[in-house]
Amino acid sequence: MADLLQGWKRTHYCAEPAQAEVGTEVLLMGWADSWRNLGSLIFIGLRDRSGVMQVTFDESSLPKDVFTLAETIRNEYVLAVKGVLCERASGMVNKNMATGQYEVRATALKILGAAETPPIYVQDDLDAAEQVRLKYRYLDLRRPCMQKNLIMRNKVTQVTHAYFEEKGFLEIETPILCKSTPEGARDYLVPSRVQPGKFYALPQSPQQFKQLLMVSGYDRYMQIARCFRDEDLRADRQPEFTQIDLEMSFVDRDDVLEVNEGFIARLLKETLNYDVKLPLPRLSWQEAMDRYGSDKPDTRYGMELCDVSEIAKACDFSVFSGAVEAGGSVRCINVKGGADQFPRKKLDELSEFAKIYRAKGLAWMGLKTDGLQCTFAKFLTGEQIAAIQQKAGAKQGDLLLFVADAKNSVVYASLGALRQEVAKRLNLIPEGMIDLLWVVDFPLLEYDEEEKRFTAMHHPFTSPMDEDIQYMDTDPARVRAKAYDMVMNGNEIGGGSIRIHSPQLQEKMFETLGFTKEEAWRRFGFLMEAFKYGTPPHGGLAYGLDRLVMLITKAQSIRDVIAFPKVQTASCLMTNAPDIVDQQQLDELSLSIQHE
RNA sequence: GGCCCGGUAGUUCAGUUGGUUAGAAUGCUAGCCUGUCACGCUAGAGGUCAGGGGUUCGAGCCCCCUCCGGGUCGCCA
Repeated sequence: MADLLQGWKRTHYCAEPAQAEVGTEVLLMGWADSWRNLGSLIFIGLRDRSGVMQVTFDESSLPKDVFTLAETIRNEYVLAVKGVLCERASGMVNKNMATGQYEVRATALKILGAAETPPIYVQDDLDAAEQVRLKYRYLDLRRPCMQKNLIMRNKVTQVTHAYFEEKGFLEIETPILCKSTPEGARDYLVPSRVQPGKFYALPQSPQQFKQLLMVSGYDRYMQIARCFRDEDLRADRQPEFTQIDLEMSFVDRDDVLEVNEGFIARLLKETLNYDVKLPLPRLSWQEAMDRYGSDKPDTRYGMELCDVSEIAKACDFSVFSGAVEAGGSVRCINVKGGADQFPRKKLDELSEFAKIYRAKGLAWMGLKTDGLQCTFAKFLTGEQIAAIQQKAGAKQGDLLLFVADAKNSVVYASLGALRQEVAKRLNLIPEGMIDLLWVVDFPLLEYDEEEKRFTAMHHPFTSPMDEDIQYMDTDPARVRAKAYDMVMNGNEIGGGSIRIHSPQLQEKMFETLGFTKEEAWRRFGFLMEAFKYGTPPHGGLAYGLDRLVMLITKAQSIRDVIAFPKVQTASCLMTNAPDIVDQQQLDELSLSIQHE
């Protein structure tokens, strides 16, 4: 069988040839990015992952068969071109092209693969529907901007490996077929063939395994780990995603934070050449909620929340006073100079926006030049209005937006989201700035209205703060955790905690979460058993790699930094997964499908 | 599970109160062309208007259902 390449070897990537090589013979391989046939002169843009080089075929200086073959080239044909690297004459330089001062004058050509007309254009300024892009993902991924994203993703994982290797971390793989854990997200289940009726779960994270590795003395562990959660998708959430997962022994919170500040600084330096100022600021969870209405605050701009409950509770506006009396609050944000930028129609839009977050409505007070525009002024005394304006720092021209609710969580969520929305609309978010901070001192538990019990805010292995352990029985909501999140420009990019390493405390935690002792041992017995045999204090952190790369590349969707992502229905438009399977496969697994 | 937006040549879109044979650009095919680079010129092909049902003399357009995609709330320890 004759070899297709017949010994042809690529000498350069398309965009690689340099000034010093002008006049030398090069051999390029790639895809036809464009073709322009002028009759007896043909121009081909030849593309590979490095870029595009123009190749010329000149009828007058080529054997007939080579030129005839070149005439058949169409977009996306795969070519091997031998030729001489030439400098273009000054009038022919293309300034829009990185290699625009060169071209390769072809002397020989092989067509390595023909191509049908592609359904989408392979170019950056493509506005094809994402549905089409994802069906033909292999073509979409040929586009330079997509290649740039995946190359950046590779850069991130390489820096990650290098940094943690230097710091003495070992990469250790953990299982993909795991035991289902009831707490947390919904598990993807895998039926067992050899044990009918039993199931594995795909890991939501390597959490328990990495803790067991600490018990085993591996001391510093890291892994770039695939994780799975069977929950609904978002622009920044996929059912399978990748974590940079790490765990350390013999450490306290500040040790973990220090290693990770070093990491993020190194990462942003090597990827974006951005200098991060260390140490990173720290904000307690309570302060983050009070000032920004979010546990992942975007602190690139102000417009902080202001609590006016004290003034509001005494007023005759029952929406305000009632909320405070019921244990909630009244808070506002001050949109500086916003009074004239938000006419009634836009305020109604903002009101609708707030309702998405369960706010019952939006009250406002605009300090306009022609007087006060306020939805509730008639219920308040002049002193009360003045007190609110003073508390919020409102000046002439400002706009105050209020949310009152019996639940502080609603006030925080709606006003926090409103703050972001208004900032976006008014372009208050500085371009090019990267804002990093830690949010610390999270509550250990939160009350689940549906299940009528406390659940772990982080996960059930998170250590309570030593001084708060005393409240675990009497006032669980008051207990703070040794947990921390790293926040970048309003996005949670990583989170972790110091773990419980005492079997007694771990048992107590499960008790607080409402597990019976038997249940806790059935589900997590292996972990509590392990803790009995000598467990170092330990803690760790995990980053969402996809989200991190998305922020670094400024991609609009997490799908743009994952080679083969899934759509909102958790299916893959290219392979058509998930799909039905043969009856025989079901039989082997002792499964039967209930059809409606 | 809820709310919002979208689906018309390969692709991106237009399509008037519901009225003749559904258009444009680009891509594609063929011919001509030696300096193009969004090449140019000439000619041509290309449609399940997402699918189903309904209203009507008549539906791309109005109504109902379904499917597909996007955003989002819930959910995501």
